[in-house]
Amino acid sequence: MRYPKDQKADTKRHILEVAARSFRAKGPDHVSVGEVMSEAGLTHGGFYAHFKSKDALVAESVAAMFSDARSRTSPLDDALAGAGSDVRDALLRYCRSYLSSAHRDRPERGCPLPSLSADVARKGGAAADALTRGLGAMSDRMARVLDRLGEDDAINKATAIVAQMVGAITLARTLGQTPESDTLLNACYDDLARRYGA
Amino acid sequence: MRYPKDQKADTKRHILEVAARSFRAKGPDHVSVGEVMSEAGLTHGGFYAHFKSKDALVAESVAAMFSDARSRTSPLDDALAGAGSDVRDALLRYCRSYLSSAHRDRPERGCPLPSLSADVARKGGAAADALTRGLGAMSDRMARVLDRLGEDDAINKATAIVAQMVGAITLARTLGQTPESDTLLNACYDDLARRYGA
DNA sequence: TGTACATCAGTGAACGCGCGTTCACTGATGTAC
DNA sequence: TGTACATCAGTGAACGCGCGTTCACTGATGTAC
Repeated sequence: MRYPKDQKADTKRHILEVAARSFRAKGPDHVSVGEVMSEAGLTHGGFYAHFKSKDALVAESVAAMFSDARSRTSPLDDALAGAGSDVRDALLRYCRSYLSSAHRDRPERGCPLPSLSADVARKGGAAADALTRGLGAMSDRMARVLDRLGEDDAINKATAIVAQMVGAITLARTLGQTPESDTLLNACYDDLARRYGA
Repeated sequence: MRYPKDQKADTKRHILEVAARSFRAKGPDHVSVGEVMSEAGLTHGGFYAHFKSKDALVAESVAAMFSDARSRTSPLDDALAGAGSDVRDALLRYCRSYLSSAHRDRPERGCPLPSLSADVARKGGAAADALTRGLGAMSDRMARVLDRLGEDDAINKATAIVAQMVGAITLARTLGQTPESDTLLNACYDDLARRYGA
């Protein structure tokens, strides 16, 4: 290696972080390669030393988003290792946090599914595969929680919960920062709490 | 009028129809003004005789989508005018049709919320207002159905159902035409049928 | 240790392209007389 | 009824712009001797 060990890998990681934020906030189509690079403190020309194309960046950054998200949803995993009532508590706290106005208002740090599904599904390719894997992981974790709570048909119920939460954030963002939007988020949380609460 | 009565209005309506289809299928950002016009059998230059800008076309076409959708969801309204068990039946049939692979595979004729929410919410403006109005109308109609079925908290439950269905189509499109995608749609339908079925 | 060389992450000018928008125009139509 | 005129929906060339991508280059770094 001519350069300090792993410096290139660090740079790439940094580009991915910046891209993952911008793509979720503005959508991949509204963020240019040049924007990402200059936000990362670099010039656009160097981009192709790290990625084959913009599409490749999108795909890799989607995968990165889910890796990060995993660390943020770990409370769920922690609870799974604990006692029964902790699990129910952790599930509700996770749903409350997913269905929060903070999540709605900070797409750049939030779940990739509401921000990117529509766009990425249309384009298909590696980015869609990454989203698919992320969705699968999220549903599976949720199913393990429901299973732990003694629910039958856990995987299907988990899928329905995920769909409801993703739809809620999607629609809440359409309504913007309004009372109606807050009401929608609360309605969806209450609906889940009614079914899976204590 | 120099031209046959309402010919210009007809042309505009035709442009709106074409745009409403393309925008849902490919997303507003992936359909150019020229594409819309040539699909409508016209040249791109004439566009500005009908619309102030592309943004205006997007906004007007979103509104048009909901007008069309209204006529397609009229079974629900019809049922509301009928007897009680018809209402429950109509609700389930509506949900089954919304959560169908046909709806997933034909975004150009489907509900605007799953295809456009993410993109339009980011841009805001008149198009977002049109989506907001459409969402409100859809939730209200659903709430009237639930109310008719004797459910309490009808508006909140209705909101949760809409969120779940929108999320389901969004995610099903991410999974594409796969068995997993069909399973997701069925899981979400079963979940609703469990709660609101006979 | 010191010097000449090879490497390669990052630079910045340049490219072709498609976009939204403008505008001078055309030619079919309806109106005035 | 026939003719000259006014209107205006639609045409198509042109514009400026930002995009993704390419490429010859630079200069800081590590290696060889």
